[in-house]
Amino acid sequence: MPGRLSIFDDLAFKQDIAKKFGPFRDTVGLLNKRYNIAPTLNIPIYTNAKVYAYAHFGLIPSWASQRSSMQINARSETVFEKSSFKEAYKQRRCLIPLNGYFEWKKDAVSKTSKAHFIVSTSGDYFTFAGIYESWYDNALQKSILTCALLTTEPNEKIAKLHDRMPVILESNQWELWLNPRSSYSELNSLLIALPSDKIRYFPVSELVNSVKNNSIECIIEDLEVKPRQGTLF
DNA sequence: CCAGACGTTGTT
DNA sequence: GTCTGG
DNA sequence: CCAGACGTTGTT
DNA sequence: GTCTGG
Repeated sequence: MPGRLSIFDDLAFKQDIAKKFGPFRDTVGLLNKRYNIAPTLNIPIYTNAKVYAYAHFGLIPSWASQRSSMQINARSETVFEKSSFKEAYKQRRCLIPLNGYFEWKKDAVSKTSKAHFIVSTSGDYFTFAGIYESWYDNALQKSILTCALLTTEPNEKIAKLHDRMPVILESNQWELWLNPRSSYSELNSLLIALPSDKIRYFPVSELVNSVKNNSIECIIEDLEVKPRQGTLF
């Protein structure tokens, strides 16, 4: 379950968007770099209305009264038919630029979870397929954007880590994904795993476990091998 | 008809 | 808001 | 996703 | 063990 994200450089994405779709409204501006993004925090999204804006990570249906009814992931196999997602899927699709995301793999022996950072093999950013909603926040007395990312069956490489993975789009698929006239069958053809050779992952520090940590240490490869007890001499 | 749910993942 | 279950 | 809380009453 | 918050 992609439940922890990272974005610290969106310049290439913004250039690519402008090149492909022309001018857009940018309410993000200078990106707030975040190496460790948990649900409920804001992530930038580019919407089918040509707006680049922050959205609450965790989609809250417009009719929901509580923030806690948010969903961070939507299964691509059923997103078109679920009451919480179907309207957003039909009318409000977006791109979510990210530099990477995290998965935790549980060790059967130690029973502890180890974090891994997943990035593009090319060193480029990822673009996740997302859906978004507007939700009235009573505390703030205003509407906010909320979003969720779509998941699918993992490719061979990610399957070693997890049994789901986010839908990651390539730039030649963006237009079809955002176009309001795209048919369900056209959209469906996009909701598949990115090939294994375009993605890689490595273990990272346990610092990322706590949402309070947001330093670059969260995404640096952790090569430290834990010494086994009783092996000193 | 009204009431109540509406979701995913991992783990058991 | 919209669907499902009773 | 993981970490951290998990409760009540009366008083300030 | 399970829920909530970030």
